[in-house]
Amino acid sequence: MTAKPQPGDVSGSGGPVEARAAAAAIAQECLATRARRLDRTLTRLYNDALRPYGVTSTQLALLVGLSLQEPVRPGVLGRGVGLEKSTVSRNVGRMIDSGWVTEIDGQDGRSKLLRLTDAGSTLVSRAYKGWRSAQERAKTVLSQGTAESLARLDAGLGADS
Amino acid sequence: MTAKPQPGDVSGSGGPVEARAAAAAIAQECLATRARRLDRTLTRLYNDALRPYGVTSTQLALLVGLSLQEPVRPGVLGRGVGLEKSTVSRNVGRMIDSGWVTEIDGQDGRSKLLRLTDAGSTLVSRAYKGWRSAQERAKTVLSQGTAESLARLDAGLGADS
DNA sequence: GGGTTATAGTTGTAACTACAACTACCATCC
DNA sequence: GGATGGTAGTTGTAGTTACAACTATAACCC
Repeated sequence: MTAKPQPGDVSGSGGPVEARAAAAAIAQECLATRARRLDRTLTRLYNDALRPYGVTSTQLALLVGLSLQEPVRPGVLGRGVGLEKSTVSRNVGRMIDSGWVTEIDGQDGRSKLLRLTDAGSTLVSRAYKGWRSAQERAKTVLSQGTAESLARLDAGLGADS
Repeated sequence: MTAKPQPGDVSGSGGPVEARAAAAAIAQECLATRARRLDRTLTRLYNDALRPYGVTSTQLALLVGLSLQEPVRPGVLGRGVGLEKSTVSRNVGRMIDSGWVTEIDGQDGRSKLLRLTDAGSTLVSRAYKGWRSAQERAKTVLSQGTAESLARLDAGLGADS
């Protein structure tokens, strides 16, 4: 005898019923949906707090990486924060235009080295106040204990991902 | 007597030493940095799996929301996934161009209602296979137990955020 | 009913992100 | 030493996101 369709059985050929069952499963479980929503919420919060300093959360993250590793090649910087090389290229370009970063030739004729300028260094120091207030508010928004969950999640991300 | 600067004291006036101390604190603790990195990693993974179906993770999330609530106003749909209204407007525009969504007038002369087309419905059913494989891989990438952490994190996000 | 305020959605602008394709350079191997 | 393949970074293109400013409509208030 043929098993009758179970709830959650979404292996049908594409009618509206199958679509709703698939949608329900995705809505309940999708990890990307949750990660994206969390990211948007926190990014807005940090960008709000950083706006008075004229820097975004993306830019501050790169300046921070630079501050700890300079001089550093763009590729290395990008891998540290999980950014694709072309994305780094464009972000660094904007920060050079802003006067926060300079590039010098690496020994290798194809590579470069990035450095913070004095203005970039000063910006990190000043924006730290804004970051701290955002961090406080973020801890409040995320219910108790969840900040550590995020830390654990992030730690699960290998250097290769 | 004056207390000498403590490690972690980054209240100075902006020199390179203060910048590095601030950078170290941010690098170690920033919640937004972690959320953004996690989001980028997962988004790439899901987009890879969905590419054969011609849909992105953002679009699938909206189609899923639509599938469960239609007909629905753009604003309601956006609040459900934490997207700003202008972002919804543009994403929906692309999906209308793709033939997955249609809009009809709401009773209220300023509001609209969105519906899935048959093509949109079919797409959700088909892309479900791709989503499932991405979801499996995502669970592997995130070390054991961390998927639940993400679920808990997301649950901490109020409807107002 | 006419002015004021609030709500729904769009548009201008700009940053962020990534894939694909490209240039330039280096290393290796034959 | 020239072909071959790999590495570093840029550019073309396009989707994602949000703030500010805008239009249009509705609701309220007097």
